[in-house]
Amino acid sequence: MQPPYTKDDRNIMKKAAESTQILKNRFRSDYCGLLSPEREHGSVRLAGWVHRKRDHGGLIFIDLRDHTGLSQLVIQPEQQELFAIAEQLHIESVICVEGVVVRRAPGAINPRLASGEIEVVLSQISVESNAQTLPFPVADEVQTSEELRLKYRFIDLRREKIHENIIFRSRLTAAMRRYLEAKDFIEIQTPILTSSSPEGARDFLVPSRLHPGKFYALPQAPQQFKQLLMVSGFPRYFQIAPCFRDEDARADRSPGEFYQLDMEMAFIEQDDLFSILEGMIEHLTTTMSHKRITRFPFPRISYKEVMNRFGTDKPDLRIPLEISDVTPLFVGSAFKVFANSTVEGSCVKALVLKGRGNESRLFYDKAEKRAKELGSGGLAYIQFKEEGPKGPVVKFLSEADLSTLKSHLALENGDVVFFGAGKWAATCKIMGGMRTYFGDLFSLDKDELSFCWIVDFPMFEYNEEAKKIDFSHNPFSMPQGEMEALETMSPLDILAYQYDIVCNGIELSSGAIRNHKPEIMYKAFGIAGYSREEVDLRFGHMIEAFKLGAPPHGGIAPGLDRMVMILCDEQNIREVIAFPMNQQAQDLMMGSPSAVTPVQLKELSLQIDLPKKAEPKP
RNA sequence: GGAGCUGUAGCUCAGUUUGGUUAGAGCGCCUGCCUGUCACGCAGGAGGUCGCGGGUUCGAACCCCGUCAGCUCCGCCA
Repeated sequence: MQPPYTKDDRNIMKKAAESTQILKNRFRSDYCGLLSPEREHGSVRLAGWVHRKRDHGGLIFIDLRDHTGLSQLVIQPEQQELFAIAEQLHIESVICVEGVVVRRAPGAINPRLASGEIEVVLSQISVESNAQTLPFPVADEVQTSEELRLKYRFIDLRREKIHENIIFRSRLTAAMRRYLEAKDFIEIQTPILTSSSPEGARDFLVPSRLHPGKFYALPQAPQQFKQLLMVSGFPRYFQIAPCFRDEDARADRSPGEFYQLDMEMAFIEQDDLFSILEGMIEHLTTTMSHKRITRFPFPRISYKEVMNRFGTDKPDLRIPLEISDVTPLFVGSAFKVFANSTVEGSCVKALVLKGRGNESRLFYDKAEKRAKELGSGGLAYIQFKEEGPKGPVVKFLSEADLSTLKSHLALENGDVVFFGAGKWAATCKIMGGMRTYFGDLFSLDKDELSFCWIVDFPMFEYNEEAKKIDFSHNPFSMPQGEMEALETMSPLDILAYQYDIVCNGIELSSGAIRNHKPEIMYKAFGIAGYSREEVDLRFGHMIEAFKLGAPPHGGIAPGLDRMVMILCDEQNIREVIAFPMNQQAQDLMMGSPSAVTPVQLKELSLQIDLPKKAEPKP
């Protein structure tokens, strides 16, 4: 078993290097970060970048950096030629050197350096690349603007933290492959140029030269291919799959493209999938990190319950707060705003903060501002103080209301309770947003991984705009209760074998047990308003496949970038991607997207029709 | 599509609240000195369209309007 990866000792580069046999050639015989007193008196060749230089006039020290770490080089003035070269060296130049490893004098040992007990006295130096002044420093890891970092990504990637992140990502994917192959998973590549799918996110389109006017689409996920592989008789499939969705970026969402650990298995049920994935995550966590999984097996929470208790389908379970339903307490209340939310489809929710009843007015005002940003009209709250309840809505509540509330929520003096009222889904969402907002009041353990499964998603939902019933997730998910449920239950009550896996407030993946029975599929699409003919037209190839011998199957596709993010303690997904795009989906280094030549357009039978710019205001 | 924050030297930032002399600091860069540093030290120097455009004013980094860029959030992401 590999030793646990800890961020504190920052030695992942060293470990990565140790697992590789060094290629000894004219450039190097050793790695900088791995040199130790064992090599004393040894003649070595090193190659790397000038990390720092300390020129004492009569003596020059160079910290040489390669991907394993640093070695201190010493150039003595007797070596006149060497000395002249070293004097002129710029930071971040690439040099190859020869020298002898010597033990440092006891007072000169640097305990902060892995190779700090030794140094290399140079006998030769050759400058492979003399670097000009860099746009930002590599050695001093000071915050630099995102724009510069992205424009000069190749320099940013020299910096220790992000360099380690990229190496960690490589090791993680390698560990995934080893684990899954040992579990009889087969890695299969699926097409990148495929066809546009009618559901889901916006597609990226690629014009076809051979078929003017027609387009390929980049896959949003290999969803249909992996299901077809099950029909082909491969028992377990996986792929580290690029996925393309033309949607706007977030801190945990790379614009345009991202990677999933895409998996699918035949002849399994939901519980089988859960235990397989839990096994893999447990293995990866214990072998690749020093983080702890809070509960194992992962807790399972139904969609309805998670919305009621946490106000989101991706809760951070480390936050010690839960939302309470207080709807029944306000039936017939004199406070009309709350009383009016006690009808079917609406609710009154409460969120208690213990011991925060005596904060400054600013505390509550800022909370209300956040609630309004989340779409709430306001944020009612009651501070329970020694001298009695206080807050903007107290005057609307009777003594009886207040005392029922106090006992129902086990409130004590010094506490504060926040309220949300209105339509169920919107109220849950706002209160969930407030729960996350107040989560900042607690110091959450970054080394705790609080995984959970969200299960029992509804199969259908009511689309208010279109005034019709829609699939709430993947139309290919199997309804719980199969055909009987579709035929006998009210559509909005039908649940699906559809699940999400969530960790610390980040959705890692959705997955489902698929619907492999054509008749159930026609019926499900029928409820969503699609005729048999329309289904055949849009998903004919899938239905056809399922008519020709399809096993029960299901899968999941955890987001790779997000997994790396969590394990590397990064708040932004760009920190775990070698060459990310900016928020506007541009690559500032490559300059993409970019214009193409008229010749290229003509070959593709395309014409550009730019939108007219809005007239500038006078 | 909408909201917020940010933009001053190569880099990180102060200065903007209350408009007023030649816009500062640290790091980096250049020159000189320095034989045990490890964020080496010391002395000197260069380096600025205060994101851009317009306005108010005797006078704008500072106030107003517009605009551009980066980030964060909402919408969006089956």
